[in-house]
Amino acid sequence: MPELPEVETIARGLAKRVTGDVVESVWLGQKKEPLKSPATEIAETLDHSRILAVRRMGKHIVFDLERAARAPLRQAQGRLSPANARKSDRVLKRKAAGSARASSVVPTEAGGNARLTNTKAQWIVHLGMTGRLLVCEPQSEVPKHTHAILKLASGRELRFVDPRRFGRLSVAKSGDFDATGVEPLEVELDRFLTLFHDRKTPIKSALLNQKLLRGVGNIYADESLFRAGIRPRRRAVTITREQLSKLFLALKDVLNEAIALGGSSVSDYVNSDGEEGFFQLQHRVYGREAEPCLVCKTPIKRVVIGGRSSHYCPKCQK
DNA sequence: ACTATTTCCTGGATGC
DNA sequence: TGCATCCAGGAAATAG
Repeated sequence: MPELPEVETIARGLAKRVTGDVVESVWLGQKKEPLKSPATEIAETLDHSRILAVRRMGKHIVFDLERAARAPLRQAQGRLSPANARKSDRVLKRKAAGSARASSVVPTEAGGNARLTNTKAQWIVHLGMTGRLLVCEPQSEVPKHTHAILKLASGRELRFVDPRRFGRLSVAKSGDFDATGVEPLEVELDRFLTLFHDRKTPIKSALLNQKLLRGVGNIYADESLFRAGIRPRRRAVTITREQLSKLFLALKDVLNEAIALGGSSVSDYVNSDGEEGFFQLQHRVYGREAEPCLVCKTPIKRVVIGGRSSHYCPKCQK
């Protein structure tokens, strides 16, 4: 299940592989759940866009796109037909260039030569639980639950596969996507304290709230609370400044260590090269119910908080 | 403005 | 062996 370290790993891998590549055509499956923006809007935005960068924002993967204001018209548009595409799948055809969002001739600030500008946009992918972005050869078998295929100028395909369909695809046509919350690895201590100190909700739930911090999921919430010695059910408002400061550091440590190890491979997570991460070997509480605490040998407890399973050591965490 | 609860999804695990 | 049931999880929607 991709959280911040996994998404960071995936985004870095994708950046290496597809930065500078150009989307030649787009195929979207007929299932509506993974699409947050209208299908036509996604297809139109992606089609014939150059990928300038791939980066992570919270748990989102953001593709920065650029499209020439006046793309050359093409005679024939190749249609992409995956081997197992069902007949109800829709093939979205590229709209002719020069549609509403194409920018036009703009004077330079110097007031001199007018020139063409490129339109900026973004493709935003949330992997949910089981979403994957795969870069592969076109002839490789299209797996079940493939919801999007981008054919790239390099000849490869970028595919979005998500069996459980908790993942989401959307576009920001103006290129100004901004996720809620602050980045846990960038936030400063004062801000961190302000975010949590007066919350009445359990600290575990507060850590998972993407409107406060973005990118923390169940694994890293549990692991950072263990390192900080705080029980997940503690109301944030009851936690001392000193303890919150400890959590602040513990969270950054956990996330940085996990990124260094390529994330945690639980269930079926693999990075964009199909490789597993290794941080699951460093988990001290997550997924270790009834196993002895690595510090004091007390059996790890599992409770449900806000519908999320939460793991902690009853002796080390107060 | 907050907080708590429900809902969406399918594959894998478990139980009988 | 086969069938039913449960569970995992993030975030949006809903309710209080």
